[in-house]
Amino acid sequence: MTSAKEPILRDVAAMASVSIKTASRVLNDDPRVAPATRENVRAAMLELGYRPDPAARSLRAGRDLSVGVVVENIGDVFVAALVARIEARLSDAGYQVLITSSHRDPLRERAIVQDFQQRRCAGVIVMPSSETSLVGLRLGTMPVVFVDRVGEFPGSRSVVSDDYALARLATQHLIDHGHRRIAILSDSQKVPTTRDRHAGFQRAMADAGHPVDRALVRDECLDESFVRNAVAELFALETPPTALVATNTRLSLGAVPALHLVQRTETALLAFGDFPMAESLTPAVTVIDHSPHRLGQVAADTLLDRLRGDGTSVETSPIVVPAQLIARGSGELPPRPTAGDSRASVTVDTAGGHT
Amino acid sequence: MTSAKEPILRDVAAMASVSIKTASRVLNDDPRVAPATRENVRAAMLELGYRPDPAARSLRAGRDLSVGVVVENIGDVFVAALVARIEARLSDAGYQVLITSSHRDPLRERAIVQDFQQRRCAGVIVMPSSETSLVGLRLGTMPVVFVDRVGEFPGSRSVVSDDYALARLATQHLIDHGHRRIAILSDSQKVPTTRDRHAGFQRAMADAGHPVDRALVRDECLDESFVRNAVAELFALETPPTALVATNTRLSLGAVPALHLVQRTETALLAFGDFPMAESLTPAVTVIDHSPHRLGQVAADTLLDRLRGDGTSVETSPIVVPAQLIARGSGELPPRPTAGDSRASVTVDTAGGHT
DNA sequence: CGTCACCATGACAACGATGACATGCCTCAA
DNA sequence: TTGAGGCATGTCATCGTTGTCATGGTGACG
Repeated sequence: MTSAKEPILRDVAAMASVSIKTASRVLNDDPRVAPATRENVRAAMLELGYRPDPAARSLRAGRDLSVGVVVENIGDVFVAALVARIEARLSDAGYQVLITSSHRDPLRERAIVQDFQQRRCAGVIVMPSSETSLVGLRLGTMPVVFVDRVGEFPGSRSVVSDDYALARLATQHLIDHGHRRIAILSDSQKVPTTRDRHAGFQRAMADAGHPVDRALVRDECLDESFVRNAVAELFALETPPTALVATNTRLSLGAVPALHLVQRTETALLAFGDFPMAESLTPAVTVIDHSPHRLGQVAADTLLDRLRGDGTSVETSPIVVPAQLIARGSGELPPRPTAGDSRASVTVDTAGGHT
Repeated sequence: MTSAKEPILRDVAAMASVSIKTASRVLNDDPRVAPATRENVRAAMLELGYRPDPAARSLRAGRDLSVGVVVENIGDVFVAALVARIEARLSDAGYQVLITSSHRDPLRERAIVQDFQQRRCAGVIVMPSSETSLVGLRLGTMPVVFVDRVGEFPGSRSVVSDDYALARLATQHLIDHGHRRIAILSDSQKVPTTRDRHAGFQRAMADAGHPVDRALVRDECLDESFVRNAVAELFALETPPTALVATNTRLSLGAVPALHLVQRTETALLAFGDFPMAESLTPAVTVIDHSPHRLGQVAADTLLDRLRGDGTSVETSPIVVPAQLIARGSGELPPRPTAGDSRASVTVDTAGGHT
């Protein structure tokens, strides 16, 4: 029968006939250990299957091989993809990943980060629900990386897409295809990313000399049901929009069924965030692919850089991760003469599939 | 200026003029403390903003307010939804959630769980990549709950859907709509869930007296690209299938574009796992909704029960979470005479179909 | 009135590791 | 030969908390 308890450093030391401290040195790659001794200790560790106790280490050393990740909601497809990449990178680098959802509550977010600090996390990655949610927190030397949205914190770094430019691009794309009455769906403008996307939208419209009808600006869409309402209302207008910009993946996923519901699939749609079925829909959905994988990858790498102590670079400007417009059809639909509320000639999607 | 350091129990004790031990007693709701003292200590804690150090606690007490979660891949939509619910429940209950992806490597899975134990996690929830991946591990009293798939471990509990019955139901549904040549897409049969779904499929076919063409059984689909290949091959057959069962969410998400690609959207499709666009596709996709939310909820609750020490119930039989078939169109398509590539060799099946 | 049980509280060690500092040995230069 | 200096290693205290056991005071009961 094998021993019932996990081996501890003392056991290793005993087996290698050295002091605990020497064993600890080997564990921490301290250079001041004789090669022979090192080998002995290593062998003992291997034989006993020794693995250091994270709690003890964390307590004594004040640091811990874990990284905290705060996101809005791990169930969101965009977020899940983002987190998947982050987790893969950090986990390969030997870190344990602690994930908590903030449910877009800035106070909760603050509390979570504080808790991470207390757990001596080596660093945190935050998808901030408001850019100032961490301001004033005393986090010591724990590095902070914001992802997807710009956040504010001394010494932090943000990894984002160029929301302003992308929104401008998206809107311009619709304008290029002849649209003037373009609606925009977004969540709360409290989120910095959202604000930037609105700004890009406004700019493109202004550049084209098109007025922005405030009735077409819907910035209170928190989830799919809000989108459904918003879309219903948009098409109840006397002059409904001929095109729609959905400013995040969640809303994009809501917009498609919503358009189906009001039988307005001929409406041009430009959606932020690629999603699995985008090219199989009728029409296929044109998206701005601000890849969550790339964002996650870069965020994780940025944090790892800071953790490796390259504190030399005190660069704090946001890192912009490239994104692209993938034209698939929905964004290239021409504007349809506003048939008012005529439901007669509405040709819905052709059965049997497109392609 | 506020104090630079986090307050510790000693500070609390000092402020309340009691010993550290008494403060500790208050912290742990030890009944042997005078009410007045308790109040004093509580007040001091509040005033100092004291929060116990998890590392020290964990080290000394041997337990920790964290729960480990091992899943196949946090980026998978089904998994993300599952984890979201788990995280919400446990986090509300005061636990920190550690999430790690196994990438369906049983050895990795084993190692992760071992690491969780060493971190003194209060319990673990595992989505096992093979039912025996934990067998033989010495985990002490750490409770284990398996989710989505039945796992094997002494004292553990599994929370699953009734895969066998659901697959049978799905297949029967297609048979009821006139199909005989039904293909099944699945991932590796090493996964217990997958095996059960195959069994249900076989059973329904057998019950109907339909032969199962082995060429229509594709059990090596690990991701979308495999699905694409498999579908392409299926429709290159002399007699292609008239219906398709996709046995998990990931494959369902792959099957739709794959059918589009080969221009076979008239093929009946019954998909495991509901997904956001299912009702907006053409045709809308009929699914077996084995809700990840419900699974997550029940798994979390089951673990919490065990953690609250209801060790009395030594029940170990799997908990079956209900699921339902949501008919949306794709699963109700009639079989179409195989017109595709076999131009002459028209087969039977007179089931008249509207296209 | 004495003894005992009980209760609130405290002193001390310990969990498993690492930091600060000490020690002993060996080498090399004067 | 000897002292300085470097290097390998060891001793001890410590991180913040909780378990074990001890203590002193109070009330109850014989």
